Amino acid sequence: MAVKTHPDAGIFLDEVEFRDAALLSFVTSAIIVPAYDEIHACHGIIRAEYLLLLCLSHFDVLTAQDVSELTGRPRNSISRAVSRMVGKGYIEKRPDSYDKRQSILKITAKGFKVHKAVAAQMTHSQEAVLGGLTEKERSTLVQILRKAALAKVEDTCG
Amino acid sequence: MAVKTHPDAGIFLDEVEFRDAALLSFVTSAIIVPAYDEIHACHGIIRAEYLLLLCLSHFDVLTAQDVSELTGRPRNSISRAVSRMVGKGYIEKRPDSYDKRQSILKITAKGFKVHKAVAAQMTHSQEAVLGGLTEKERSTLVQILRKAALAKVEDTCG
DNA sequence: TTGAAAATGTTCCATTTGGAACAATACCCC
DNA sequence: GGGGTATTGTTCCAAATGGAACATTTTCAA
Repeated sequence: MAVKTHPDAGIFLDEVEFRDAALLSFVTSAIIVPAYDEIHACHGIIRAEYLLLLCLSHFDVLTAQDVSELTGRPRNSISRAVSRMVGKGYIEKRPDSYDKRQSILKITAKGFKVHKAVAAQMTHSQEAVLGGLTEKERSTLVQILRKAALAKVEDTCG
Repeated sequence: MAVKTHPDAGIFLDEVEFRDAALLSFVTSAIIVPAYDEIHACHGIIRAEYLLLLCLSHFDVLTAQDVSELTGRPRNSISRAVSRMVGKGYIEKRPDSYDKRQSILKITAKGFKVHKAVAAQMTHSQEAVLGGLTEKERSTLVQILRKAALAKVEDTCG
């Protein structure tokens, strides 16, 4: 193999032994990494914290265990995020009257507002990377990813 | 919104405001996270270290700056990975005779062997998640991701 | 009814990670 | 030829992260 000047990530990815995973990782990182850098700079929150707000913005209430399962993050990461987000007033936490081991978590209006701003930043970053695809390509991409995701979820719960 | 028992990640992803990014992230994590956990357990190397080996297995020689650009990782992360992989005998490092600021990096036979083993683990993890897709779906997924990736690379290089 | 196992969340600690500052070197312009 | 800027890689330090141990509570089987 000749020495390559200015190695090209675009070409390199196609030669990787696990090409599909490499492409997925590259495209996902291109969206997620700059988005989270900006989110951290603007809102002072980190990934686990935003994932917590995201989950709670889509469910009326959740437990920390629910969030851990939804996000795949370990319980201590969620626990730490809960403490920080309660401290910032973005979520509320109350004991579960049925099961004293767990707490009920709920997003506050203030937290929901942060979620909305962050979701806009994420959407913007997503469009910066995927915006060049046609409507059909976007829809096809979603269908294929959904199929893979559902197979994974079923595998986990089965 | 009614309280949902046992929240379902599969359904939840479709409702996220940045659905495409959420699906990409979920599928990529489903491949990458378990793979790296296994790689760390088996070979005692971490992500930046393996990314270094991966790059060097696809080019005859590279500089740390090249690897940083290919992977998107900061220079100090690559610098630390270089030190660790040299220490393990997986790569060699020699001064560049033309530019004394930089070093020439090259993978060793030992390092290449580790790369092969890790690539097999990555491929296995990739197939565990994407194996349920048809040949046509895989090929379509790659085409769409490649288009997005190339647009991103071109955007980065000017 | 009781004890063991499992579940839930917290805390501690070590590892991983990246920003910033730094030193040495290269490049460029006057 | 010299000075200023940029580049390359290293080191330091603080923040982020997750595994393990722990305490409390719930579940379940004997």
